[in-house]
Amino acid sequence: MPPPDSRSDYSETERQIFDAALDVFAREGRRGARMQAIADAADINKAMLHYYFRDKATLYEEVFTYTACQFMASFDASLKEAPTFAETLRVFIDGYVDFVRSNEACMRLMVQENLAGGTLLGQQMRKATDSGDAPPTILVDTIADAVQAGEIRPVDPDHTVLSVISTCLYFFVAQPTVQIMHPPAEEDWEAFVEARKDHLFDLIYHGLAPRE
Amino acid sequence: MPPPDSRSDYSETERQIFDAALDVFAREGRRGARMQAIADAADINKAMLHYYFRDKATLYEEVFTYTACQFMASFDASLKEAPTFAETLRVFIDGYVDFVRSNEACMRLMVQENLAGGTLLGQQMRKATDSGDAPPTILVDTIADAVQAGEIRPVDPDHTVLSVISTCLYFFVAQPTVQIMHPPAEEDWEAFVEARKDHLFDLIYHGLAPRE
DNA sequence: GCCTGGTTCAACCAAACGGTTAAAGACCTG
DNA sequence: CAGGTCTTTAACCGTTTGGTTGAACCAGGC
Repeated sequence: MPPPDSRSDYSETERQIFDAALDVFAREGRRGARMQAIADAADINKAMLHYYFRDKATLYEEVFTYTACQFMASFDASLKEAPTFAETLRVFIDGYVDFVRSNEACMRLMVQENLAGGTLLGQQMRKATDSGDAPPTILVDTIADAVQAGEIRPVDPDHTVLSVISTCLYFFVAQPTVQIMHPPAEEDWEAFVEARKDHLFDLIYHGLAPRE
Repeated sequence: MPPPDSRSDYSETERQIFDAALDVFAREGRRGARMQAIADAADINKAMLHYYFRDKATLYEEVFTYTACQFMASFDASLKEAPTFAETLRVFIDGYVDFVRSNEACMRLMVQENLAGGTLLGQQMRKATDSGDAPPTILVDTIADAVQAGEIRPVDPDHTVLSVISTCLYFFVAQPTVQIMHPPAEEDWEAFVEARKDHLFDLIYHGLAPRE
């Protein structure tokens, strides 16, 4: 399959546009985003957008496709094999939080698409599934295996994965709210993110570990 | 203080408009929403919007203020006193998930505002705080007290509350994605929500309970 | 009936927006 | 420097969108 990174053969200008578009779409949504705002953010003339990307729909589709691929790959990419389940969980949380942190705009765009109904999302996932890329079941399987092996309590793997994803993601989604309600997060967001990794592992690991 | 429900003295038509606006703003965002779409959803003429609410900004502000109040109140409203921490947690999860389920549009609007930068949000919170409504610290205090009493492990109350909120909220935010990745959620969403309550309590309770 | 208040609507307007174009600029090749 | 290609731009066009207005409608009181 072709690399999901459709930006590899982009020129400097194209990349500027792409990044700006991702940013604006992520903030304002596909409908709310103005082509002028994207042009301004990319520091180019508005006509350039239409030179490199035919129209708004094309630009959005390209940005969203890249984002969706990036996102689907992130689950498996963050999941590295480790001797114990505890280590596997720790590495996944660290990796996934880091991924979201360095792809905040991608994450926001994904949420925008969900808020808007997620029609493009289903389409994209079906396309990816048809071309052999299975959705991220590996993480679910890992949990299921750990249950089977008695390494963790008998929990529902699907729900558990959803809970892990939720806790790793949502505080980025609600970053403004979090920063208002929790001043330390405003003063030093990076430190807050690191502290959060520790807390999440601690909470979830103890939530899953067996009881004697 | 005045009741946060600014809709109490609304006429039938006003309420229709308000509900439609909330829905459209929640889906499309404050900028993406079209006045025509709101009018259509409310099943009235476009000019009526401007008769009852001066302009788009006013309409949005009114809708958002209501939503923000509703949301801030929901934390405390879902927190009922119970003899043990376990029961308190269970009741809170049930109540909060139910609140979000029956106020999905409110929740989506809140997320939209966060994605857009959350400027109005900070403004709103500052106004509420100044007028005596403290942000929901009660939940944080409950956790802190339980730690103090040795009912649960020594965890960071702020992070813990954020984790609880995340898990109760995010699966509603990402409902389309969840339904694609987990077919049972598509077939019977209500049942999925109920199952999720059980899972969340189980996971978080065991995550917090002391170890011998 | 007819006036008077509050509602509802179709038609309209100006501004904003997505998208086009023709021409100028930059840059290489000969 | 001449010719040609690839970039970049300002000005422009048609449509959509937020917002206005004046007329129709529909009570109820006189």
